[in-house]
Amino acid sequence: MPELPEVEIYRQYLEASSLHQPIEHLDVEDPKLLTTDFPILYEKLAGRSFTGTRRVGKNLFVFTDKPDVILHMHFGMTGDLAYYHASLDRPRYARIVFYFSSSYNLGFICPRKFERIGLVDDVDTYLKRKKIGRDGLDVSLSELTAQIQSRDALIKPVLMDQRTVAGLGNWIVDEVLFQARVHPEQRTRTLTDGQLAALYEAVRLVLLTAIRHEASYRRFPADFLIHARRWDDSPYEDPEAHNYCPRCGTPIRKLEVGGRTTYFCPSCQRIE
DNA sequence: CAGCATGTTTGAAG
DNA sequence: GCTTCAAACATGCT
Repeated sequence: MPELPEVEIYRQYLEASSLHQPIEHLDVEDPKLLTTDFPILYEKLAGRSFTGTRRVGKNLFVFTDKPDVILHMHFGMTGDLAYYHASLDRPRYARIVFYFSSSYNLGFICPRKFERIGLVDDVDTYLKRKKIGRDGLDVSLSELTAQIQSRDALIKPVLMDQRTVAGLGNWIVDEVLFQARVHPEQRTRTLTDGQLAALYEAVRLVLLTAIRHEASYRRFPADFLIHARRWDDSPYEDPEAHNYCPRCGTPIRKLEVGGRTTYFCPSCQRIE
């Protein structure tokens, strides 16, 4: 479930589990998941140890004991990590596995094969080439404002665009817009300074809240829109009860914006 | 079976 | 160059 908060949790997980253990072996089930050819990946990683991490938006970079060997991970729509003892069965969908000399393995879980792993030699070069913007937790109000005002489009797709700010995905953008009380289809050029400030604060609120709850959306505060969304892992006694705005009770409306399913409160989020 | 899905890239058209 | 829209990627779940 990898938007920025999940990837941050994965980063912490990898950092806590997988550093300073020489990589003995690497198994790749499907070469399509690689952005670096397997022989090169193997040769560069064999014998190396992970030494640290850096996350930018939804991208996770893992440093090794060789400065120019940096692993890049992108978790697509359903990626995950699993660190497990070698004596245990390989987790389901662990299509790439790092075998450490510690007798533990790190599995890169990718059920839908939208995930990617490869090498980069320099993080900033990679970010620049991919035009990835400032991380959602590092961006300043003036940077975010400048980015948004440089575009002429609907606010939702602009916030989803990783060039604007890195790390926001479909569901988090809906939450940000809800918290900021901005309609997903309002055009960027019509946003007031007050709305831009509200969006900035909402980005921080939503990201920090999600990370604090270890990215388990179901534990979000009661006044978050996320509860109106259907989550297969969040069983509610009364499914209808959560289809109303947690602030005003108006039925949550669903529409398509920028080609993505969008939830919003037609009463709280009006185009100014 | 049909429809939908947390992401990114690419290409066409205006 | 920019925006918009659709499709493609590959698979799982409801």
